[in-house]
Amino acid sequence: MESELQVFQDYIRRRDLRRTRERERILQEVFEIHGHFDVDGLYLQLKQKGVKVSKASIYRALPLFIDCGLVREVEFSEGHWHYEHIYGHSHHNHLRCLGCGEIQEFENQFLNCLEEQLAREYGYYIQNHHLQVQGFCPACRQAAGLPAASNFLKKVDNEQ
Amino acid sequence: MESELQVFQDYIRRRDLRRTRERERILQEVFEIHGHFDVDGLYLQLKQKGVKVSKASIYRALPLFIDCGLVREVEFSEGHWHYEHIYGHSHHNHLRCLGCGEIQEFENQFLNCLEEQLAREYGYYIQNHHLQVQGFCPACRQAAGLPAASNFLKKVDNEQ
DNA sequence: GCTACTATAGCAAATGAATCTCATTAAAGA
DNA sequence: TCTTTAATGAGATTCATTTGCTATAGTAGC
Ligand SMILES: [Mn+2]
Ligand SMILES: [Mn+2]
Ligand SMILES: [Zn+2]
Ligand SMILES: [Zn+2]
Repeated sequence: MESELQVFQDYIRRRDLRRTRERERILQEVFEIHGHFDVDGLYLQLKQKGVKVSKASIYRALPLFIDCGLVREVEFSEGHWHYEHIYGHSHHNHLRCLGCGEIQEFENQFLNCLEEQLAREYGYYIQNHHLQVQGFCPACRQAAGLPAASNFLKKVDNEQ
Repeated sequence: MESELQVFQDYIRRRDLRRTRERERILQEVFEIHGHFDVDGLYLQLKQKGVKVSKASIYRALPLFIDCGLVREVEFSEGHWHYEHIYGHSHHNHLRCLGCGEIQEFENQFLNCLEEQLAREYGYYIQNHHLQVQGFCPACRQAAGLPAASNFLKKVDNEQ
């Protein structure tokens, strides 16, 4: 498989943009981050390593990475966007703990069924989806005295 | 069923806050809006009706409405949040057209299966989920020459 | 109703993520 | 090397949202 750098360079050529040290250094840093990141974190991480890039360059580079499919916006929280690199990763969604903030990544075949059904039912061409599930992880769940079930199941039980 | 006003007043009492004309007028306006809205739209709509409320009050009221389950954040786009009232509506997700911006609301039982599976697999207590599906509506799809299928199906077809 | 207490509204000022400006730098192609 | 022009960096700007301040209004007790 092509490296993310090659993907980016192909994109740069295709779009008639210029290869620059800054963009490629930012890209490298993005792919060294495991998990999610935000602009400020990325900036500080580069700074700590002695890399001199301005925030403006980061803000300008991210849309390019997103456009060529290397990075995606994950969520808007704490008043700003969070991102993750996605090249070489299978598509996944996020299960977030409302207690400790832990993020569990998961894949699920039900979403393919759902996409098919939406395409059939509404005549849409489905491009992608963005799903975030919220709940409490085993530790936080027990600390809060909640059962090991979904809110949905609990409701169904109550109705019986 | 209780009215949204009653739900809010109960909440106000529970939290030891004070009933005010402004909050209740904003709430009324929110429930007169069919579809999604943003702070600016809500503010202008009130202004046009001659209702004098400041934006600060709207910004301070919305978190209360959200906290008592009457309103939810729908999406962050165009640099700011969009909301919708949810009390008395069944839970739904959004299918958004990337061409014209049309939003189709849908419910789907696959998501219940998914929640159950996540609860079982990861031991989480699932509270809720937020799903947005993006694609092209029939009109925009045809204008763009796209097939009536999901990106996923297209990929599967290519691999065969 | 009157009073005391204090949460809230309104306004203006502050905040901060994201974008823009513009002088300077440096790719890329000849 | 030289020319052209896209990209960078630093600071200014924008604009949604938050916050501080003070007058006002909701509420409980009389
Ligand atoms: Mn992830
Ligand atoms: Mn909706
Ligand atoms: Zn947790
Ligand atoms: Zn459309």
